[in-house]
Amino acid sequence: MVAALVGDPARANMLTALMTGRALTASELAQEAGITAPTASSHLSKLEAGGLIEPEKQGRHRYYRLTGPDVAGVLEGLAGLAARAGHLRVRTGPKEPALRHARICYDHLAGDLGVQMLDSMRAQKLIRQTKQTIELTTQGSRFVAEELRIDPATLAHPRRPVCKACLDWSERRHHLAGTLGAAIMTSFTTMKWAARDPSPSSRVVHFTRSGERRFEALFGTTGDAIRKT
Amino acid sequence: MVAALVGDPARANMLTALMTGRALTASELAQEAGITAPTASSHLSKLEAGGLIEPEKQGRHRYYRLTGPDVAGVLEGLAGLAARAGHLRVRTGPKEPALRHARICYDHLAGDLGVQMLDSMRAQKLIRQTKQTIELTTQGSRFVAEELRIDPATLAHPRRPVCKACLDWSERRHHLAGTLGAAIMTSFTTMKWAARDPSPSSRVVHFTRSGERRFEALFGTTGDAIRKT
DNA sequence: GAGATACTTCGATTAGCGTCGAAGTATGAA
DNA sequence: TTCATACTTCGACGCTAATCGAAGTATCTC
Repeated sequence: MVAALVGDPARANMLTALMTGRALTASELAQEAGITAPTASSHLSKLEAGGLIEPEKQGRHRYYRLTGPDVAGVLEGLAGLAARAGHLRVRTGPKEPALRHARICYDHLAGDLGVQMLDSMRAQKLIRQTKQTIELTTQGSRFVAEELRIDPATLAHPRRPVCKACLDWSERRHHLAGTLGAAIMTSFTTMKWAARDPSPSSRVVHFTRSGERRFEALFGTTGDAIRKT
Repeated sequence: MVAALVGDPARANMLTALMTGRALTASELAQEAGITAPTASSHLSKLEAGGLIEPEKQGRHRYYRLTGPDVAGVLEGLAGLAARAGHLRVRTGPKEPALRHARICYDHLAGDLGVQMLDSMRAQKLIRQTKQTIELTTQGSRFVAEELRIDPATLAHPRRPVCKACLDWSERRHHLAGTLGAAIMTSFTTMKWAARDPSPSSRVVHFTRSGERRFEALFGTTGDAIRKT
């Protein structure tokens, strides 16, 4: 029974944490629910078996998200019923405001700007995304050559895909990885649009004044997305 | 937590039995869930405390119904989620086809025709119903005097209301009780519109050919409601 | 009035499941 | 390769809650 899955307090906490639509790791969900990792693992496999959540493996992390908006809808309905009886529930905000704007993820751009770039490229039909695989369109090849000074021929690699969707740990949405993601980050650096923070352990990426303007020209929406924190 | 209430199999069976919108007694719900009366009583009080169901006391019976369509909506949503995982649920049909059309409930008319009559009287504004209390309108007083040969002055009683909504055990909707309900049934009998079944233990009410026609003329809809069984 | 029915409360039993520590597997970092 | 991190599996413990029999209360029937 599905309702029994939602009935347990620990699982309910996990599910409400996922109600934002963003994906969360198993450890984070464990912390959200106030339980240890083994317990969380057990709960997560049950929720997955019940079809409420689905995992996405990312290195040694396992990101979980709700399987669809219908699940969120039912959970919302249950919360509405609970509200009539006087119960309530609170959600804690995110953390780490510094790194959220722009940072290095391995060798490519992550954070708000990374997510925004992938969204924009998808909208401009520079890439074609089907499920998990992403590939550059012919229009996209021309774009990276002209605007970013990247030779598409240099992107091929025997063991690494050109394009790959990578889950962003601050936004919990995808940004662009793969050899193209790395090449774009390199281009940003060589063109002096951006630079990594000088301190050795920091992953923050600083955009220059003109770099941010050019980035906006290529991948900008209305600009709201960038300045939202 | 509300979901925990729905999570228990016994309670889930009860709730799905109530999904038809009709009210069921505690014993019936116990049988639906396959549990004994004490267990059912415990579950029902929990569901009531959670605001999912509400009781209506009727003599020594307690009829339970869902508190609202929103509850049914959420339950339906949960069932939809469960369906994706391969689970399913069946509902059994009603029983006792003989008594459903017209029968005596204490001293007044019940069954399909009883429900239909109350509905029609409400629609014709012969009665005014606010929550649990029902009263005859001036238009209704004239109606019962002229059409049913009932003197409205004789209906007053020190300990019994003139009009009362009574839950119908076959239709699980209200029909008219109270002194007016009794007087109307008496009128039907004296006017030879209907008569109780001769066998002593039977509660069936037989309408005559002309009686059913007159009843239809006063309280008829399209006639579909009567012949639906 | 006495008896029957519908339901509730009480108390004791039991089973299921959430919980965690410890050990095992996989992936990334050095 | 070696170490660290993220997660899973295993085994054992403990607690909640579902369950039912027996007794109690309310209501209808005769």
